[in-house]
Amino acid sequence: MSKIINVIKGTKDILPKDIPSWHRLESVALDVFSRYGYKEIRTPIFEATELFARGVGDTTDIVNKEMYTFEKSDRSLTLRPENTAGVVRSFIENGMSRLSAPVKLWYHGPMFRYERPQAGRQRQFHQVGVEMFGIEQPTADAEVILLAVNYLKSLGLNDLTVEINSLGCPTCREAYKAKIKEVLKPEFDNLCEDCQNRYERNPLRLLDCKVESCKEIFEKPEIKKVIQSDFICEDCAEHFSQLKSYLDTMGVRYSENKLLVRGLDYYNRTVFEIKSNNLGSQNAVCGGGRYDRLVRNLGGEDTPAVGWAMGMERLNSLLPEVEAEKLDAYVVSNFPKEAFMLAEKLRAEGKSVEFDLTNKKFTKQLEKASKVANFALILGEDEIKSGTVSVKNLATSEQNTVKENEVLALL
RNA sequence: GCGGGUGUCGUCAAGUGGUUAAGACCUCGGAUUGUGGUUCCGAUAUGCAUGGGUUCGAAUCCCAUCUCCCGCCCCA
Repeated sequence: MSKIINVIKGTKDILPKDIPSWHRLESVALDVFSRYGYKEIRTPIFEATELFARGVGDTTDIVNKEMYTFEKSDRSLTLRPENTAGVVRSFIENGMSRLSAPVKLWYHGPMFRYERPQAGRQRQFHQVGVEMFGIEQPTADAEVILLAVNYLKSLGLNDLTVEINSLGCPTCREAYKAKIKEVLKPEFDNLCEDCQNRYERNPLRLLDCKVESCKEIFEKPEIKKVIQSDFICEDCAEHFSQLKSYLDTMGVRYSENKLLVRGLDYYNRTVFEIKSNNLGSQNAVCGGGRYDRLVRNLGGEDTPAVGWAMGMERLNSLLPEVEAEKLDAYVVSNFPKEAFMLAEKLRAEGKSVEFDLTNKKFTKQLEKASKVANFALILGEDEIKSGTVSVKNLATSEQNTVKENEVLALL
């Protein structure tokens, strides 16, 4: 035997026994999202590298060190690390801004990020997500969050925590960033290496550093005062408080988390995450927010938008496995041609039917039938002579011999 | 990218330097030439992630690489 080739690090086969669980995520998504008026969209899994550099943001870890990028015919292409940029590209390219707002889209599929694999994190993983375009009112933010909560509820997940925050608009956020940088300037050399990096790239991320020495710095009164100040402008504050009031009305339980920043550059105003306590350190099942500037940044008309994505592997790990369905029937017979014909006839009627292709002994066939099917259809010499089939319910052992054309009604 | 652990059959595992590497499940065959799910019997790793090294002798000790897991970073 020659050397076997393994799946590459951070990727996984989704095997037949896992497929029912994946079908559940997809079919519940189709069902719930359709009720909110969302249409599915499928975009390519690779795009121009520039789409992600401009879309996701070139200060983000995702773009800086996690993308699978390759050259082909002098073009730089990238396996999508997330799907918002791709959906926005398609929205613009297909003139969807001419459709009457809101335009509601959903998707599911594989994403690729070059990260160190661990529990709940792979290099190829799957996301299901939604995007809503054209509505700037907080009703959109609220509906999208409600949709996420109801999707999770429909899957059977109730004990999850919704966290929300507002990042403000470019104007008020830049002012806030400037203030943070100013007040931390004297302490710059005392910050950890990560924080020194973040200081320039994304000062908002400084706030939830776990290093003790940094935490101490952020506890200093004059610094704490700046960090905890309500920096967002009146309009943003109004938007945020309306969102909260809608969530209250709709009975969505949430907590505010000022440290919730999110790593993608395109967010403004509302950001949110939904977390589970049963996932270890990779505990976010859902992340999203508003991204009012992205469509314009990617060359489209100014279009407000809001959306989220969920990690499907993480969802599956929180849910009980879905059992595979048994066959409707297994034909037990030592007459392959007759067995073949019976199986085909029932298959044409929509039943799932198998029979033994190797003509094993009767008892072996029945044993197999009991493992894989609900009914055994016994087709021996006696039955063939009389044009009948013995239908055996394998759960109750009940057996009836009926005319061949009556079999269908018993399954 | 950094730090710590891990790896024996398809699966779960025993084995911690000394003859043929336990056991269980799964799979396959037989007991049983038309009645299964129970039972009984049998088969299935010349090999212990991979490659080197130490030793008379290595699954066991050492080194390297890889995997998966845990934490950091980040994220779904």
